[in-house]
Amino acid sequence: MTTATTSLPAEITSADLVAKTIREKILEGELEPGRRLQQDHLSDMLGVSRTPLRTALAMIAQEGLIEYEANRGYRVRAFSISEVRDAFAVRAQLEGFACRCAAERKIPDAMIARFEALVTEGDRLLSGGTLDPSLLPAYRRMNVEFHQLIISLAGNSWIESFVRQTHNVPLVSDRIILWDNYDIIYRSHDDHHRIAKAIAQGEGIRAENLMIEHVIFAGKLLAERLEMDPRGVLMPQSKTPNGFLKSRKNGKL
Amino acid sequence: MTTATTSLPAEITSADLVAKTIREKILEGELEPGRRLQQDHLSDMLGVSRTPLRTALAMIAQEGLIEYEANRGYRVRAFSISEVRDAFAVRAQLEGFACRCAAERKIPDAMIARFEALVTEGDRLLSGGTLDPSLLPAYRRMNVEFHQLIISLAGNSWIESFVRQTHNVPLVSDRIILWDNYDIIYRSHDDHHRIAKAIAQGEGIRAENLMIEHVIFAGKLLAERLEMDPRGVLMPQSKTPNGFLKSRKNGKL
DNA sequence: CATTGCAAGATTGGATCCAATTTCCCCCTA
DNA sequence: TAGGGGGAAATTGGATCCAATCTTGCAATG
Repeated sequence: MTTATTSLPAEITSADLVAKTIREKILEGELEPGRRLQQDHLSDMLGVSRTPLRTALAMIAQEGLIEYEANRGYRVRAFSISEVRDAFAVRAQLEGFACRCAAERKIPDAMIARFEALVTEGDRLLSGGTLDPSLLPAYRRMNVEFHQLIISLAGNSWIESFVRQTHNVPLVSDRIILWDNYDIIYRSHDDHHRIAKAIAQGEGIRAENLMIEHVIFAGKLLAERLEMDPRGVLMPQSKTPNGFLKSRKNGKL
Repeated sequence: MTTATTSLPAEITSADLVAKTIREKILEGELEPGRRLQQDHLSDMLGVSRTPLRTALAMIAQEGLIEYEANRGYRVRAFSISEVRDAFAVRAQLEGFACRCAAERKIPDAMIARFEALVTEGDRLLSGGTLDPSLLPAYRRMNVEFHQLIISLAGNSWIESFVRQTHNVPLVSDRIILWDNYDIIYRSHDDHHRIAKAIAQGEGIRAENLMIEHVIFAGKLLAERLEMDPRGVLMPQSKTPNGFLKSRKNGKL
């Protein structure tokens, strides 16, 4: 048991925490594309020295969220709308493939039950006939878990890794759901119904085709929205990601 | 338009060099799975301090070639044969998709010519009716460039990134070609002929299907070989058993 | 004899220090 | 006035130092 004031689990390094924080700031849009990441500034903003910060930056650069240039440091990478579209296109293929793989395997009853629970949860959230903003977080959780369940049932860790990477784009992660058109969400959730059932019944190709359209359509919607207003997809959700790791033992200032 | 990440003579940091060296050692099998990467040992083996080494290790860990455990350091990751099979399955889908994307675009004549040059080069290398070991490097280069050409013609940078990652497995990169059965190589190169022509003629689905089989079959062959003899695939190349990197102890570069 | 406790050495993670490169501003010149 | 030097400040990359954690080996104990 460590004596940390901020409960620092011994098996987590501060570089990991820093990486997680910076990643979050970028994905939330707090650190905008093109912005330079000054090491001194960031390190004392986060209350750590430059060493773990630089480790974190190296990792994030490897993930593709920031760009590095020797002797000039890191800056937040900018993604074009075309890259966003490409990400959805590839994700559609990968998740479609995951559906096919999952359908070709024997799905345990417990997982079928989980599918049903998730779909039913979605039905419940949409049962009002309107999109209550307060229900968005719950719907988003359901959606994320639905997609992840399929990917885990496919049993191919590469798919999981690559799909996660396609979410590694500012303003374009699976946390973003365009929650403003009931018919579109309803139809999207209807896809969930069909996909779950198709997988359960071993209809791999059909599940694949459904998923491809499911993802591609979402991508088209988002791309369209981004073209009109690049930042309009960021809905009000203040998470106050500031103030983790407040005081380390030597504050330097 | 940004290509050629490695050809730019821009300043290279020593962390990048170290990363490249370690990556190479792992992919070549010189650092075997499970092996612990001791920082002191490695850093003076490579003639740098622990700082750039640790940056390099953090990057390589992010790529998935090594695993990290807090306070216990890094060790070379072991991949199961099943993970290798999975990698080929995903790569097949991705490269197949790349074929379809490429075929749906307008291919510049210069690229068509490049296709023809590569395919002709392959014909030449196989024209003897046997597999001369001395021709393997040339065939491998042709093969790598053929696949990369398709991926670049697809114009989707995510595909490129993900396919590269599937090569990030020890003993299973595109540098490995099972160069011992003429008929198999001949048929494989015949796939190249058909794929190139299908793409040039806009037959996307056909090109996709050809590529999927092309990759999956190579994967099956390799997996089979790995099951019999996990290290047998490394044979044809120079082994350099103790040819450790000459430690540049004198210091800077 | 197996197990536990513990201390010393080994190893890692983080902080600090120094050198090399870049950036920026001011002055000079055509 | 526009366009270069040139040098100081800012910033990065790498080396070294220190603290925390892990590992190892041995002795004490049941």
